[in-house]
Amino acid sequence: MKKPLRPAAKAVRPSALQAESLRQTRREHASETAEDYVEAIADLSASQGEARVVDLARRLGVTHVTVNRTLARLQREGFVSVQPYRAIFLTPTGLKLAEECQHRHRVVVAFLRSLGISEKIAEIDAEGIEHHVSPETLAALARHTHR
Amino acid sequence: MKKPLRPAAKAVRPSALQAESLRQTRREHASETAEDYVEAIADLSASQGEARVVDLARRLGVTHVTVNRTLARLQREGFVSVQPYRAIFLTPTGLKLAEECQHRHRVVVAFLRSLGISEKIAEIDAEGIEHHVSPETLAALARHTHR
DNA sequence: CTCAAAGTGTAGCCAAGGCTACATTGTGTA
DNA sequence: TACACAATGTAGCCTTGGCTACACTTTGAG
Repeated sequence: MKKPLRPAAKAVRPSALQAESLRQTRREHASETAEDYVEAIADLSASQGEARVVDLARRLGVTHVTVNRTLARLQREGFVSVQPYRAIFLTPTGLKLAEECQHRHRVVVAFLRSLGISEKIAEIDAEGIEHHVSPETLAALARHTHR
Repeated sequence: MKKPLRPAAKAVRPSALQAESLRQTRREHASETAEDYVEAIADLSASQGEARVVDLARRLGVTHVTVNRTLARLQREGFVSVQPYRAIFLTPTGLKLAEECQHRHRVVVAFLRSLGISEKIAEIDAEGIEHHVSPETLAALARHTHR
């Protein structure tokens, strides 16, 4: 290999680590949608007995069209079971994911609340943060939540 | 308005609030890319004197093609100034955003480290989390970082 | 001064996730 | 039981953000 025209960047943050971090963030983003959906489906099933497309649309703040297409993908990926004009069900895989998400969500919200953040802000921030919290950090948050 | 066929969902988490939170998260996602880019450009400019497309690609973990197209958008939106085959510069707006992001990043990482999280995990988690931290939460994190 | 290789740009593909507009199905009530 | 309207589904469009393949510029080594 020849010497590059310019020397490689000696950045404040090492390139390799940041690139890896950002790739990780992008991977997480891909599963965020799945997590939001299974969580919402689990909640709706619990509170209403069943989850319907309109309810999901309302919950997720999108149109029923978006819900529909996403459900098709989630079915392809094995998280949900959908039949035309019928209620939506989680597969065992989907249910497991939903429970993990609900748990993570509760931990993050509780932690933010314990920092003195208002209920509303805690919910909003948690919704964005929860998908990016590693198991290690989640444990630390739980440990540092002053009850 | 007529009575709906099914009663509206009485969910565990109120629909309206969650929908709003998710909409907020989506809005944040739209600006995440901009934030990552301006931050990287600022870092590279500081450490190397200039930011070039290849360096950005390496830093962000994508190909130069993706960098190129995104820079075109960021120029359209007024964050950067780009000329063919030349170095990339931040506009005043872009510089301001970069500084905010760098600050937020430092606060989040410092906080995670103070919780006992390892350097590497702290960096990875911060990269995902930092875009979703409200000013209120950021202040709380700074306050609760045990030095 | 040349020219090969590094850097940069462009064309065109793909998937996700928004949307509107319109078609089809289900069902409670009149 | 019919049918209006809610619910659901489908067609097709947009943007973002990945990619590969190929074309064009720059530049430093020889």
